Amino acid sequence: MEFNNNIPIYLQIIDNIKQDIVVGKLKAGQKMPSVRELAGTLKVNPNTIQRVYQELDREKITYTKRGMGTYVTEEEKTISSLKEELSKKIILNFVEGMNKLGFSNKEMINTLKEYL
Amino acid sequence: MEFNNNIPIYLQIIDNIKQDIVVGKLKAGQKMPSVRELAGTLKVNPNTIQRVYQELDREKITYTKRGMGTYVTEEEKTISSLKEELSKKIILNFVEGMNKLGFSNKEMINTLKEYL
Amino acid sequence: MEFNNNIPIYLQIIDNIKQDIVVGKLKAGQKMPSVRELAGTLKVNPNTIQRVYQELDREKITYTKRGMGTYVTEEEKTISSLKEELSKKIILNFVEGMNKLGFSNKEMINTLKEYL
Amino acid sequence: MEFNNNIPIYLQIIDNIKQDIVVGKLKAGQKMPSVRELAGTLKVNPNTIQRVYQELDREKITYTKRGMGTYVTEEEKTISSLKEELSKKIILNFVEGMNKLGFSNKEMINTLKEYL
DNA sequence: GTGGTCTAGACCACA
DNA sequence: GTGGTCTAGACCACG
Repeated sequence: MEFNNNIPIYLQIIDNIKQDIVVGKLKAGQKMPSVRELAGTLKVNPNTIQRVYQELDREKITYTKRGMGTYVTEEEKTISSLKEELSKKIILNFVEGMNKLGFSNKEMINTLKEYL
Repeated sequence: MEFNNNIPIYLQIIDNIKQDIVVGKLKAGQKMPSVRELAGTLKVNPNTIQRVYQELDREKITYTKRGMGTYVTEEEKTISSLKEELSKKIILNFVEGMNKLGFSNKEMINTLKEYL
Repeated sequence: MEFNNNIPIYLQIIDNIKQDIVVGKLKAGQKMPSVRELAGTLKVNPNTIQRVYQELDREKITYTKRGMGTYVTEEEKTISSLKEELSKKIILNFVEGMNKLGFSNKEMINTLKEYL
Repeated sequence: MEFNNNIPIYLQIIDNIKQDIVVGKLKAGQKMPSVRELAGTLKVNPNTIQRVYQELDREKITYTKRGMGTYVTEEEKTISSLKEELSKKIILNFVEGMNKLGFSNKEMINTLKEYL
């Protein structure tokens, strides 16, 4: 995996994991790789993964059992609201951004269709 | 003006100026406020504005005449391509982001319409 | 190191680093000194070095890994084209300058040989 | 005439005048255009031309008679040594620059010949 | 420890 | 008055 140098690596990893959960690549209750393992796979500093899991735990997206590892939450509700939350953020970015550039609602839909 | 704490101030100012140019609030050839003046208005350090103008100059969006001040480019072409570039970036963010969340093209347009 | 007072220090440092890379004193992929370290060595403000590295990064001559440091590019191509670019600039200065003084091509080569 | 934005305009004008003198476009004793006239022709601030003449006067390349205007020096010696001085400077730049890039004397002559 | 940003304030060259 | 550079020093995010 390649990282965009302008965005903190740990945020990029968090985003990827969230996406994997949303699309079902990571399932509810599933065990995540260990800190060291994931650090090795992604070739990043273990501290960075540590921070990733810590943040995901804080958002209740994962939970960590001492000495057992980190697991995807079992609350399906959290997962489905995660999808909503992420898409809302993306949509908001889009609408606000286009608005600031002077696009009306109609124009932005048309421009989007054109692009696709 | 208020600044988002997570994004460097100078980048936010750059973005704002670009938007002002794109929507015509700042016109081609128009004189920009002086470094010190804008710094005073926005209540930031002159160095920060210096950096803003320097970056805009580098992108040919403005040009600076020694001892005279900084001006919006007179190339209408640069301005229109700026609008394209900015909107492209926003659209790309949207499409890629939604894609990664598992939205098909149709779904993302529908979700967008729903939101508006 | 001593600085020419008429040229910005950061430009002089940039030039020196480029020369060190071109002549192989700094090798591809090699770690550069940290901002603070180089600032200490050259007895300039860390901000000045910051600017140096930023500019070199922008020209793809170095790259910076967050929290890790700044490194000479690993692209040998970039380095060799850097040498070309720098020498081209010097030659152009010479030829154009001598031309403007009324030297023919033959004359300028002879005058140069004489000098050496 | 177009000015390079990175070099002070007054220096560029000085250089041009010196070149004109060296190649004989401006002759010994000849009257230079008035400050206002030259400023008009070059579309620069009269202050800038003022400084140009002041500097040329200081280098004894021109002399100014109060209320009469500015004239090219009548000392042919000054003019011929001007040519030497300017070409020396150009040659020195070339040789030192190429040296720093690791070119030997032979190499720099060959590269130069190749270019021409 | 590393780079990135920002403030405060100074001095200079330029037009 | 204008931009350009530099210092001094602080604080933060990142790995």
